[in-house]
Amino acid sequence: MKDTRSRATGRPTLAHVAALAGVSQITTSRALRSVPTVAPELVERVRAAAKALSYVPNPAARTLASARSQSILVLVPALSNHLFIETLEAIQAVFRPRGFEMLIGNYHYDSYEEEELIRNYLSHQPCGILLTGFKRSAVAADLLATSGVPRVQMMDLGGDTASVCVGFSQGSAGRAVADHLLSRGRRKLAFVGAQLDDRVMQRRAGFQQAIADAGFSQAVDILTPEPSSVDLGVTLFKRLLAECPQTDGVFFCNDDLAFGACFEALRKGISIPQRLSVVGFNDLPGASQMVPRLTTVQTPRASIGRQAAINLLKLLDGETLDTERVDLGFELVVRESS
Amino acid sequence: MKDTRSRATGRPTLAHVAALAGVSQITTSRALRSVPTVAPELVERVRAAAKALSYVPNPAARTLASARSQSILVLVPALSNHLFIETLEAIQAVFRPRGFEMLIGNYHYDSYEEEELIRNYLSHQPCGILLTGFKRSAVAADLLATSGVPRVQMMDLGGDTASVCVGFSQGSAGRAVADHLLSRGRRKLAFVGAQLDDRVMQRRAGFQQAIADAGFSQAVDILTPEPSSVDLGVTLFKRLLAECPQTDGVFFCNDDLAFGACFEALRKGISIPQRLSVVGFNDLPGASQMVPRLTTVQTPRASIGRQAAINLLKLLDGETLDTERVDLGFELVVRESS
DNA sequence: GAGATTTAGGATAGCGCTATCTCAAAGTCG
DNA sequence: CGACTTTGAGATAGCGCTATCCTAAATCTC
Repeated sequence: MKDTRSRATGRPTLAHVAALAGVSQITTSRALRSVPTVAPELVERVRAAAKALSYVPNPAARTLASARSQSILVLVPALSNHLFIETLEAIQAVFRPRGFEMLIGNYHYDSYEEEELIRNYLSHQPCGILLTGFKRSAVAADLLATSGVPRVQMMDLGGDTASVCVGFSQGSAGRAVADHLLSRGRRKLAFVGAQLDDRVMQRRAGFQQAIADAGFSQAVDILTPEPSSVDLGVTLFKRLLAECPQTDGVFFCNDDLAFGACFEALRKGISIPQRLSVVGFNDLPGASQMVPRLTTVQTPRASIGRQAAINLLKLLDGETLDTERVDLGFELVVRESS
Repeated sequence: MKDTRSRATGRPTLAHVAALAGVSQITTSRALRSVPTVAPELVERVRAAAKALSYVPNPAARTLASARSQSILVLVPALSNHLFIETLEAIQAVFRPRGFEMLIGNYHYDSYEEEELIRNYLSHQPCGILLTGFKRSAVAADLLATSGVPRVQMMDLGGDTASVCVGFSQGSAGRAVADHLLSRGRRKLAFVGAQLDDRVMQRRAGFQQAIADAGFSQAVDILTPEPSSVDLGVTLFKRLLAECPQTDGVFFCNDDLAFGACFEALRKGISIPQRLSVVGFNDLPGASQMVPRLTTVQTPRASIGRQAAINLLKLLDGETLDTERVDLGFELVVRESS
């Protein structure tokens, strides 16, 4: 019985496959990577040998030799918001079948942590990067730019730069909610925001702008940097009722806050939408079953993930994108709560 | 100006740090890895040089040379259940400060996908593995065993084997729910289960067993392999009411199903707990704000992640664990819904 | 104080791949 | 038809680290 595995790792190497297929190691490497200069017959033989030995390439060796790994770095600000889970799933659905792996970096909405993640993960030499939003520390931006690794931004549509992005206009979504509430005759509006990241603030700006454009008075702001949650929704809704009891329309920056408000309203006997209208954001699971069923903005987070991944693949293949800025829109879903 | 970066990657290498510190490359390697045979003064000098060059080790080279990466493979059956997000966060809080990276594998409750993930990720030579549960395909179990990589199982407490695990008894949790419902005078019980993974079935078995032990008749089963969700909760609750209108106590295998039931009950004017008691599982965010506030089983998923990670670190350091099976218990949180 | 042991650091040789260069054989063209 | 390109495959040389062996100095032993 001949040696068919490496001493160090206990697994077969390219050399073993090459020996079995009766070709050189480099031809084996090429055949397995589908480099087109290898005769189909040899590719066949190499593939068969690899299969026979259950050969799996060693990614460390590959990365070291080529100075490029087969992984994609994906940076998201949170995993606790279901929104990003759906985006990640969609991204993975594109990359896994193509043999790319995902390195998931969760920076907890903390720009310093984002910077550290970028520094650490760049050392793995990812072949592409997917980022959430445009706003980040100067150092982080510089690390990214210097790395030269192709990247695509997700979720919003940075106004100015020529960078590749896939998302929707957070500001327009905010405007759409204001227009809707105004069309329902609501005039004493409030914006309830948590986390206060860039995108929440864009929604808020669009919301306020639409109100101003319609000639009505500015919405009350109930803002907190705490992460969004159902519990927080209860707290902020109580605060709103205490501070501005006359409010007749509220835009919550995320559905879970709105869920909390609905629960509190049920408990207090405040009828939604009779006494006030409630609009959420994202159409998270459960929004359509809430009592009352929640009016909210359905955001295309899965499509964003999919399209961002596809565009990144195109960049990796050296293709030029017809559109650098992809706007996937959003949909205001009007239900019972408004 | 001297060369302080590699031609291939554009980053400084160990050799550059060594040159700047005026010691050999291998001493530099040792100093940075805190190998104890290096004089403190040299360590100091090397650290300073590394810092001056913003040196970051190349993980591919390290992995190739040592046949072991600095990453931990974590396999979870889903990311869409908030439960596992909390576990992942807790795991990461232990590993990141120690310089380990997490490879997250989501197998979507699919044992073939789990097998593929194991095969692919083992090629990265992780130094440790965290697994969810005990049940997996024979091939997967064999791949794991053959790899010889230290591993810890999370979530339940496999009855027989001597494997290291951290979790709680899913069966006992099921029993506790049954005992609670029986103590409330409920006799016409139902178990509503989705996904039907190993742990759900253990809960069900404990639930039914406790009912049998108390001498009452078996709970009605409403089961489906679909993934748990609020929408599905609505559907299954409707089915339960249609099939067994006399039911007076229901155990939902996950809170989101119970949420759906509460919403449907509110809509139909079915009063919980007067007409029937509802108990959920996991105490997911929102459970305590649901109308009515949901009685549920609080599971220690964050502690499980943390303790599993700590125990895995001990295994990596060659320590022997005083307890191979860590039972972190659970707590029945009685609220308004029962 | 000579021989045995320990210790700190260095020299060397890969880890398993791929980039790059090379070369023979086959095809191309005026 | 001879010089020129193209084409498929191999030989070679690393990628940036660490395992392993080795040496010289320091320490210990009786």
